[in-house]
Amino acid sequence: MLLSVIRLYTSHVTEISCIKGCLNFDPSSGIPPLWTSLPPEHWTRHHVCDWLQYCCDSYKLDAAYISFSHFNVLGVQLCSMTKEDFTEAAGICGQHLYSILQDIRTNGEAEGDTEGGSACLMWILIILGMQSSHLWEFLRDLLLSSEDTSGILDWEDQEQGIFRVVKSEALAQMWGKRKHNDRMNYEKLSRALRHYYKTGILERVDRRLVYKFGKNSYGWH
DNA sequence: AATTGTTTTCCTGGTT
DNA sequence: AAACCAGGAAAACAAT
Repeated sequence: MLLSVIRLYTSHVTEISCIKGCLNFDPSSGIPPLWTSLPPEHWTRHHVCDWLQYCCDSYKLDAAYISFSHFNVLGVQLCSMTKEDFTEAAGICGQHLYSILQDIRTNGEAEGDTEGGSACLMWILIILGMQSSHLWEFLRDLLLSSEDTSGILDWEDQEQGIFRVVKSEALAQMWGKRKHNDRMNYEKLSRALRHYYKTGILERVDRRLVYKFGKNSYGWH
């Protein structure tokens, strides 16, 4: 178990450095948020609160939409809340919170090692698990990482969520690598992006290689 | 095991 | 001519 984690870790250091920009903690201090030391089922109210705070900061969720009284609960209760419960408690933010929580739960459970003393490993696993698998999240995290995207993808106007693909084929290669698909190219990647127009994840910008995050995406800014 | 949502693949035709 | 953009159709995959 330990070895596989280490192996997983070393094979993903570059990805970690890519996404750490969107996570709100200072790697030099090495202190992960409180809640990462336990599986959600065992969180206290305080952990839940801490996690909420973390989500608001990291994903730029507007706290004004969140009814905090609905979240004054223990981890077990939080875990038993349905997607509808989350929606009731926090609208669209609730849906995001719900999927973030489910992410943490499934990735934590999969490893089956939650005993004390492994806080740091849990932290690594959670970070790895947070590598979002969706294309738009991949782009968002790349943009947010601000480091060595080496002119492949850049903000045009971050306030408005407008970004430009600078090296289209290089970007496609990165995406292909993430998906273990060496047949990926920009032609296909861009088709996937165009599917996002109808779901509001992206909005059309009528300029070549320029895209804009839509109302159903979050976490950029 | 079935359903639904997302991504990939391929394609035809149009634009810069 | 090369690189993009628009979407339809359908297959493949992933998540639930």
